[in-house]
Amino acid sequence: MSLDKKTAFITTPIYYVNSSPHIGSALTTVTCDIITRYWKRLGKPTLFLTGTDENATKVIEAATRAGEDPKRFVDGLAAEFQRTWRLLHIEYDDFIRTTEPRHIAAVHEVFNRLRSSGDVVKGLYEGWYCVADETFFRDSDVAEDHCCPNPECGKPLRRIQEESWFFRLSAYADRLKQYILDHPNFLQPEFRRNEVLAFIDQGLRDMSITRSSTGWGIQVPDEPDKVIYVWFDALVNYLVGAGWPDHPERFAEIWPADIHLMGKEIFVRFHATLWPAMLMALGMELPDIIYAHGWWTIGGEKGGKSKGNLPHPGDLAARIAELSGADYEISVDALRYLLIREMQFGLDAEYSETAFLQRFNSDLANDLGNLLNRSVSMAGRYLNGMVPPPQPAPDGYDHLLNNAVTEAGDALGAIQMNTAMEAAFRLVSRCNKYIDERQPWRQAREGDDQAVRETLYTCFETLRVVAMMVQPVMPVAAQRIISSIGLDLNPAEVPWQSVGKWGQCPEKPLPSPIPLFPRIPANLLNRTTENIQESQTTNMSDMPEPSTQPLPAVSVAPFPSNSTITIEDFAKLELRVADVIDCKPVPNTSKLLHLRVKLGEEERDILSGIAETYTADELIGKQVIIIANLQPRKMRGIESQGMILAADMNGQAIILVPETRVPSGSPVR
RNA sequence: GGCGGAGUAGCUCAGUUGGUUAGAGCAUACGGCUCAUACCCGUAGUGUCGGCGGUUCAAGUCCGCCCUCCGCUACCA
Repeated sequence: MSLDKKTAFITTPIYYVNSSPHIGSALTTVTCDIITRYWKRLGKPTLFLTGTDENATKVIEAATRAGEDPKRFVDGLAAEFQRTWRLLHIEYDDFIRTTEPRHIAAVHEVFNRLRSSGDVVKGLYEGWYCVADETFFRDSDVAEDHCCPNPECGKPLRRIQEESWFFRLSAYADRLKQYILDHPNFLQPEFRRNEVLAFIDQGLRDMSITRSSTGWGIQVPDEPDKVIYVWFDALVNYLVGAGWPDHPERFAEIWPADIHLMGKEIFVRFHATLWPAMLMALGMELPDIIYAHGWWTIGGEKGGKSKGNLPHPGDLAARIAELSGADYEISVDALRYLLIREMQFGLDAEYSETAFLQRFNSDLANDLGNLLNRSVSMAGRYLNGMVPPPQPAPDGYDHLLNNAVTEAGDALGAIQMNTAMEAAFRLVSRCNKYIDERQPWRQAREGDDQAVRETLYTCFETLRVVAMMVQPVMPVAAQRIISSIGLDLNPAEVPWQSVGKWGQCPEKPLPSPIPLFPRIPANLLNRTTENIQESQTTNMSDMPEPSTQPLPAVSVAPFPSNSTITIEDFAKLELRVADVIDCKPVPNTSKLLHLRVKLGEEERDILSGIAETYTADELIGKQVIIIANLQPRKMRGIESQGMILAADMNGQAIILVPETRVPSGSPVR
């Protein structure tokens, strides 16, 4: 590993500035922060890079809607990300914005180099294009309505024919595959690695990396009418953060990255495929580890951005503070702990405020906080408020501590924060049990001062070690624990390797104890925001007509737009009511139904991709609305002679039917 | 449909190369303690380890088939 020779370099993705940060992005950033803090404890020079992705053309749209100048708009959002990260005790070293000159210059350099090397070539693109998503679609990807296939977008596509620059991704497929096979830890977790291999096997196509300029984004060198595709631009930030291309000596010290960490949605296509191929084309080393973590889900669905159903981390920390009475800084640390503790890293996890709060009580308040409190309090009562001078370790106890430190360190090195915290909290439990076994209150009553000193010294040693272990996750709380046991040092500066050694708590007077993580009262635990929501939904489902439940609205482009059509355009459509007289699934497909419909006297075959919403049987006898004059299209060997209209609800097709039965073949206008 | 993953105590999950009575945490019940944040400690658990069949002295662990869920991918006129 390059870890021993150079600056350890870790990155978050640059966040897309279309909404505020939520606990999903917080998970990525907090994890990077934890690993960085751990590296620092190992004495490594580190570079932790995060930032914002600001060049998407969607930005203009969002800015316009917000009635703002695009530049000011992104300034505001970038500032909000920075504010949030500071709030969460994130110590990033560099925050890159893709609108900065250093980034733009580097992107130009990449583009020019690859153009000279023949990895970027000019070509002609003809097909469908979604402006909002900056994405091209093949004919086969596009429905007859010519709307964006992305269910969260759905805006009308534009038929374009234009000159574009292409990155020769296909040329790197074999090399990339071989590299992945040769480097088993390169892509993680392993099941994602397999997805990438499958993706490559299926064939990589050259990627169009320029777009017609809309006045926002990074211009193609020498071609002011074009801008560089936002992903091709964004990934370069990792090089820029490492000092490329202007500071080669710095770059040599930092590159390659040790860890790129990101959510799974941008792993396969971009970080695990396009990015390594770009680096190969540039003749650069590939990062050590590219790691995709899972999502916070809500009811099994992805939470976050567009849905806006995941809390802002600042709000969640405030909620913890409010319910527990802990101060805000400590609540933030608690949130950091809960984020990594409530998730099996790499997999999705169901977000539950109740689960977070319960774990706050059980781990932080009852176990760790109370251990600190009872230890200090007993020292106050039995030892005149002093940490006793170092005492010998109980049998095997020092090894217990030392082994836990090693285990946690190994875990943090392997991006297993969860395991690391388990090791720390095992010590907490062990110590609570130890107190019970020794019963220092009885030792004191019996006047066995030496036994009391031994017992409590062991508690303080445990607390010291635990504080040192949790410091990467909870830096403020760790400092607070250390101060509470009379130590005058900064845990961030204590080398990890030295932590496990027994006997590092000198005799010191103790401040009077204040609960570090105050317990959340049980009655408040039941009154979480989601429980309130749940009871509301319950009431709603009791109502006779559940269909009256309000559904979240789908965003629609502002009305008078350049995609409006004339009444003559509309007249070209021949919409008819048809009776479904037969229907069966198309073999070997999961979405296709084969309908036989009656249209006046005529019968037709229609294929429709609605099998995920409807069974064949339930459609028979229904009336549907079809486009009758659509060009026939053959699929799976069957000619589809029309198209059924359906509402698109998050990708689910809900068919449109006449309000009352009408004669078969009736026109629709 | 193809490829991959998962199905273990009420919940979240561990279970190395097959080996004794299948584990942890949380939640529950009972007991103990009283230093402490009504905390902590102990005890008790319940499990057809998704189903069926097979290999083996021995299978949660290997093989085959099936069911359910998830991911990637194809299909969506």
